[in-house]
Amino acid sequence: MKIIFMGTPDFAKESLQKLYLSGHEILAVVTNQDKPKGRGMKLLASPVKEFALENNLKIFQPEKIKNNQEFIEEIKKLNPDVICVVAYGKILPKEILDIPKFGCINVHASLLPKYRGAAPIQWAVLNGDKVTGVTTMYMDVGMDTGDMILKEEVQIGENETTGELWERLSKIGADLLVKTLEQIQNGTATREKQGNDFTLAPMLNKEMAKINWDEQTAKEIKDLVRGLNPIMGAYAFLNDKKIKFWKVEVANSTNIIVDTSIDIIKNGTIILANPKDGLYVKAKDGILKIIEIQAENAKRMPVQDFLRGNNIREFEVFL
RNA sequence: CGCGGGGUGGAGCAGUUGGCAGCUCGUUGGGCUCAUAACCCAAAGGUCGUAAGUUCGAGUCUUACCCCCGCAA
Repeated sequence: MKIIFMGTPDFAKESLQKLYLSGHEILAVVTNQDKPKGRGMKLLASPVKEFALENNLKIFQPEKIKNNQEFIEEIKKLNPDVICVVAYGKILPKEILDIPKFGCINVHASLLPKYRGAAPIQWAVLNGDKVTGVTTMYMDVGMDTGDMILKEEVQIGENETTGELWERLSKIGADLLVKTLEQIQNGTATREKQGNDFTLAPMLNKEMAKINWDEQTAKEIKDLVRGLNPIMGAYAFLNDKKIKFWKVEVANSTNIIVDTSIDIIKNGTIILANPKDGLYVKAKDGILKIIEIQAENAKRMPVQDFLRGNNIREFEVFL
């Protein structure tokens, strides 16, 4: 089929690559504009753009799409059979949605209608879900509200991070997209309405990355940590320094000898800290074992390494 | 010229007013032990990022350069 592909991050690149390799004709690739990124704020192309450049695909990077007649005309002129949208980052107006004869197909990283919105993978992990998935759908003007075509369920590992799940889903999504196009092409694709029982997965904001020792349970903190890995990192303050947690476990209480005063100690208190045993912190309803940590201006490291160089004492408190 | 941190034995760090280069761990050898990732003893391993300068003397002060990292997006 003749396809126009729209997408931006690495998640989308997987899909583009699969489409390209499965022999479809990629008429053009539409991706977000290069953004200042990294140290020094250098302009950096999106992963999708890089792939397009490597394979000599036509590239569009419109600043905005709504009311951008010039861009809309270009798309019309290309006369695509279908437009595939994967994590593009912009909302498409009806004018665009109506162009391709088979419509616009979207890959969404959740089991719709659950987790409509920008951060479905993150929220699935943050909420401690055991199952999520990928859905393909015919796009309409709403935010992830279109009729669904195919779904694939995926188990979430107990200790899986957002980054790991992200990578798995990007590959599954790519395969599902290819399969969806096959069905559309040979006329076997189905169409299922979403119904009204939906939930939203809005973009993450920064405040939620701070650990709230008095409100959150050990399990919730663990889910927060893996849910925000590697996007932001859940953090807390120790001696006014920001410390990020990248990997934690809920310690099984039999592992540690705890004296009876544990219950009156403040949540967030370090109850054990040495390179041999590791770092243990009291949470509301249990004890957290810290596995991987990052100090201010430092890189991530195993907690043993961290404890060797930093003189952390027991009974200091994370805030 | 976005903001900031840093380059010291294999790892993570300390190094005070410039005066013999250290700590925790790892590694190697030995000891103890029924045994051990535990404990004890010993050893190896560093051009202190590079170049120049100040000085009797620079890891420490000055200058230039190289490299790395965090934040932010």
